[in-house]
Amino acid sequence: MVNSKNILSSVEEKCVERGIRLTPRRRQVLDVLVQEEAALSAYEIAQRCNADSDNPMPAMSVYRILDFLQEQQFVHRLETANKYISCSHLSCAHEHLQPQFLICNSCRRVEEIDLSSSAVAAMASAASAAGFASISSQLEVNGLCDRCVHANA
Amino acid sequence: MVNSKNILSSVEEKCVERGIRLTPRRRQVLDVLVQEEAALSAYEIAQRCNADSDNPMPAMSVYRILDFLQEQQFVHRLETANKYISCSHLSCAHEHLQPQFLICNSCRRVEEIDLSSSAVAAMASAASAAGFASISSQLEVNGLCDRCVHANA
DNA sequence: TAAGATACGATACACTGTATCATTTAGTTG
DNA sequence: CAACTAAATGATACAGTGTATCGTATCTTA
Repeated sequence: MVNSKNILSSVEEKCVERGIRLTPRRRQVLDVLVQEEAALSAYEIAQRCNADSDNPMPAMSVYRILDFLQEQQFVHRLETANKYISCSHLSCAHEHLQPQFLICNSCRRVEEIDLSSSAVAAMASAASAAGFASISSQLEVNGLCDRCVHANA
Repeated sequence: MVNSKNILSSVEEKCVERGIRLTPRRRQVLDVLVQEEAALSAYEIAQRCNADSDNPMPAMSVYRILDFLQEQQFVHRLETANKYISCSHLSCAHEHLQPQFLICNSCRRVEEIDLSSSAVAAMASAASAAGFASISSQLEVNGLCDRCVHANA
């Protein structure tokens, strides 16, 4: 179980700094994502919000709130899966660059990683060889996490 | 203009080898994709098929045919865009590994590339550091191609 | 030719995301 | 505090995408 209270209060501070509002609705959506190791679709998020609250969360609001949370880099969107996951640096002070993700094909959990600069450089050089100038990329790499490998062994 | 006739007859041979059928419908879909430098959605493919034929191509058929063409590795699916593109190795004899793509954010054309083994190794090591065992990845990297960079300069 | 497998046509439908309206809430200013 | 403005939310309708399913046609093989 994640200690979402600390994380959320850290987010709260950032919102104050930036002069934006972490409304109850936004906090509710973010909380759902922080609790979750796997990525969730917008409609899955709405379901979880409705599970532990009598005030129904419309899917429309989820999309709007996700847009907001993405702009603030509090959540990331996995483009290959059309799902959302909370940023792993919510409690950190430093800004981070383009994120990269490892997605387990078995348990669906997601790890946010930082690629080494050599790997990025190798990709840039492959791109330039193929006639592409700049690249800016959010890599999403599928695989099997250690837990699942051992579980199936 | 691509010489789709040669490419398609090469595909035809492969189908004979594999004991599968390249029906007129399948050929029609593949032809549309071979002509196109950019990736197309299923519905866009259906539209192009209907543009130069009076026999309407239902979207349903396009999906089925795309499934087939993907299984045979004649086309690839860009997961970030939900679009399809013909394999760049249709005339080659050799099998190829997991493909990687560069996608131009301006003109939308797509290049299929082979990453250097060093880049792949660097990624594998980053993955293992994050607790992921095997990775198998179709990388889709967005950027700007040289043509568009020069055009906007 | 008959039987089975494969491919295709057609309809309905579920899911996802957007457009657009009204309504409420929060923040600001006189 | 009252009035105004902007931001956030509620609610409805709808477009686009992909799937399920059933029936029909075509090909293959005995």
